[in-house]
Amino acid sequence: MLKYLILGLLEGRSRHGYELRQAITERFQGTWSINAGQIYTTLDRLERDGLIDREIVRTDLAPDRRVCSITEGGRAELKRWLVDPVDPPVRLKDELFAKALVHRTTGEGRTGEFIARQRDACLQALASLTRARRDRTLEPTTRLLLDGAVLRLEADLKWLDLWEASDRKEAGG
Amino acid sequence: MLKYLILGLLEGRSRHGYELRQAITERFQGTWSINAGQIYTTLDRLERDGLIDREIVRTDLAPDRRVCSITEGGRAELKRWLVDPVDPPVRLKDELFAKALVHRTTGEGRTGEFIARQRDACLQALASLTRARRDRTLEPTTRLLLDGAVLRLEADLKWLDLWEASDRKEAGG
DNA sequence: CATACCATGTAAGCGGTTACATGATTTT
DNA sequence: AAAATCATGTAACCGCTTACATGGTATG
Repeated sequence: MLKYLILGLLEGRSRHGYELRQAITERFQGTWSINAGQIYTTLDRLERDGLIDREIVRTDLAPDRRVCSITEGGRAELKRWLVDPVDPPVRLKDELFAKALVHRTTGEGRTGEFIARQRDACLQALASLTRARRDRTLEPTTRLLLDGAVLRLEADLKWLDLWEASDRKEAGG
Repeated sequence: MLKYLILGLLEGRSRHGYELRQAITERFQGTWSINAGQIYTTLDRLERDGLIDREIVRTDLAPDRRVCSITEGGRAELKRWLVDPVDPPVRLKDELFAKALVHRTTGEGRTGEFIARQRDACLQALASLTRARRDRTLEPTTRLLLDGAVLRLEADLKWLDLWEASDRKEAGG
């Protein structure tokens, strides 16, 4: 994923590693602050695969930079990724679902406690997203992402209700 | 995640690697058919960390097995995981969101095509889930997971509509 | 002068994927 | 006799995380 975010940024203009890292961290509102190391290993692979070029640029003031630019191959790969739908569109292999599975199969008794805590976590996240959304200066794209997160949280909250109802039905006969 | 699925299965009774693999593949309706190799490397780590014990059992008929059983430490770790809410409850760092980000920042023009294809993929997945749900013999836990997947797909479909509307607004002024 | 920031990297490890290897037993 | 299934593993790689190392330059 990082690979394509990088290609997407380079499609606009050439950038060096540190700059890429800042741009991505900013775009994810700090919810994904990439480790410096990963940028450079990813750039190594991108260069190896011919999707970017790198060139060392000496500067008088700042430390030397390795400026990256996208190649024709990189552009093609990015275009392909941009029209390809996410596959699969939804995964059963998910940590929340996995916890439900294990709760159900071990029948361990603290399921109610888990559901309550998970619901709390969702509601808290929802509140902080709602707060963030109120900012009038928010970029439309950022707002769109926040809306997506809200919709998914609401879906999971509904599902926690379903789970509880299903548990009561199992227990109550 | 696999680690905890394994511990969850072993909490019930001891099992060997091949058996664990089958059980997990079955529980995820074949949507996650784990590679054989990963089971054994995960079991290696679990043993190293003292969460399981392994013992070679000779059989006359079948090939030898390495039967795994959960330890006290494993039980404790499993219990901890089972009550801990998923953190974070929702991620902005997600492939669908990433594609939206890159579409918006590159302004590459084929966004409509992507949204249409993504919507198709979601609707198709939704249809197949609905079909699977009609099975009367379905285990309640499997049905619960399918319901979760449905809710998330519906959320994403709503979001694709939002995205389209937001694009029109940007373009139309 | 300290410390924050700019900029690049290495190393070790986790969780996962794909592919391959080995050998036995059961089914067709 | 051939193919499927049982059962265990190794090797190489991807994407990512945490932690650490190395220097320069700008700011307080």
